[in-house]
Order: sequence, then structure tokens, then C-alpha cells
Amino acid sequence: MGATKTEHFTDKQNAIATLAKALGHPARVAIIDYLLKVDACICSDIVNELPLAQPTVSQHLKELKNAGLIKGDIEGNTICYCIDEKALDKLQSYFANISTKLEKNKKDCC
Amino acid sequence: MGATKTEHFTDKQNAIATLAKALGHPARVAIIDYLLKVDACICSDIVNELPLAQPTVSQHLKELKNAGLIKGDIEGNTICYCIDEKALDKLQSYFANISTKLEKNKKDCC
DNA sequence: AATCTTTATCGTAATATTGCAATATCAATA
DNA sequence: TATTGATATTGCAATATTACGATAAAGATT
Repeated sequence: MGATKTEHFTDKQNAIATLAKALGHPARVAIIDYLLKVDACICSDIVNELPLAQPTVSQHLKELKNAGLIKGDIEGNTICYCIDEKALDKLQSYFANISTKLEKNKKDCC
Repeated sequence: MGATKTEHFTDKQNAIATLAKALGHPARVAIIDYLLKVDACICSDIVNELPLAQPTVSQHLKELKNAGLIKGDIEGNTICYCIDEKALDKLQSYFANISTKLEKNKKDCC
């Protein structure tokens, strides 16, 4: 085996898992951090910013894009990547919701 | 290769990546969902709840525990797993912070 | 003590991820 | 049009993840 059994879970669970997985690598977290920092959508000095070879960075960008966390527009011979707010909003509200529930329950086991 | 180059990233980036990675599988999202739903720290009917074999569930629980997302206490011959608020708070504030920054920048590229 | 119940571990097969060198692509510029 | 610069793709090696059957461990029950 080795393949995730996605079909047995709800769409929502799969959606969160996909987004979380995309952020499950420090390089990809670093890319998001960088895109937030340079508040214009500066393109890929990302390669210079990261301690990884260009093909590796390109691959990480692709994964972030597939997951919907970033979008990229061609702009001449470079590409302008930027954060896709929708995906991050989804994550934000997911965790905010969890925090609310945890606050309410306030059980003291474990 | 194939091993993540964690040493090149910041502690914070690695910390977020570790937590996100732990949620990067629908079964583990489902486990968190379940622990939230049963508002007592009910133990492992989790196995019955999930479409996976017991050793597989046990492995997923171990990963959530290693990442710090859940904690488990032995209680007789069963184990009481429950959500570790600290980790979820960390995620919640990470994404809340991102949302705030996105709100502020409101750039319209891409 | 023998058995049951619950959970963990081991071993292993299938598959996915990570990383990079080499190469391709393609728009801009000389 | 030949070259440069930015990005993507291919191919491959190393490693990690996912899943589960078999088995182990250990408290509870008979």
C-alpha cells in the first residue's frame, strides 16, 4: 500500500489535509513567510532567498500552487507568485473554530 | 536525497511545518475532528470511527502525539487521548496573524 | 491461571516526497 | 537571430509515508 485512502474521508477533511500537507515542509512555510514579507508580489528572488536549488524551489512552488495556497501569473519572462487569500482564510477559520470549541469545553482530562 | 533539510530553516518555520505535516492526512484531521466532537476525552472508539485497521490508526495517533497535537494518558487498560490546546493555539495564532497581514496589505496583483 | 480487550510494535510492500543535475522553454534583449 | 535570464520539466537516487497482517504486552474479566 502506501497510498492515502482519501475516498473514505469527508471532502472537508480532505481539503484541510491537502492545505496542511502543503504547509508541511519548512521550505514551503518559508515561501509563504517571504510572500507575506515583501508586500508587493515580488517574483522569484524566492530562489535566492531559500537554501535550495532552483528546480527544488520550483517544485515546492508547484505544490503550493496545486494546493491552492498561492497563485502565479506570467508577467513577461518572469512569474509573479502571490498568496491566495481564499485558502488561507479557510485554514484560519478552521483553526479559529477549533479554538472556540476548545474554549467552550474546557475539560480537564489528561 | 529525500530527507528534508530542516537545518536551513528557522525554528519557527520548522515548528509550523511539523504541526501542519501532522494534519496533512485526512485520517489525522478526522481524529482531531472526533476528539473535538466527543467533548469528553473518550478513548479509542477512534478505531471504530475510522475506515482503517487498528495498527494504522495507532500509527496515526503516534504521529499526532509526536507532533504535540494530542496527548494520551494511560487509564486502566485503555488510553485516553485528547487534544493538546497549546499546539492548536500555535496554529490558530499563526493563521490569524497571516490573515491580519493580508488584510492590511490588500494588494491587487495576480 | 486462562482468556479477553485494548493498544503498541515489527516487518514488509506499495507509494510518495525530497532534492538536484541536466536540460528544455520561452520572452526579452543585444 | 543569437544570447541571456527566469522558470519548468525530466530523470533519478535517497528517504519517508501509508497501510496492514502478525504478534506482543498488559490490565481486566472470567
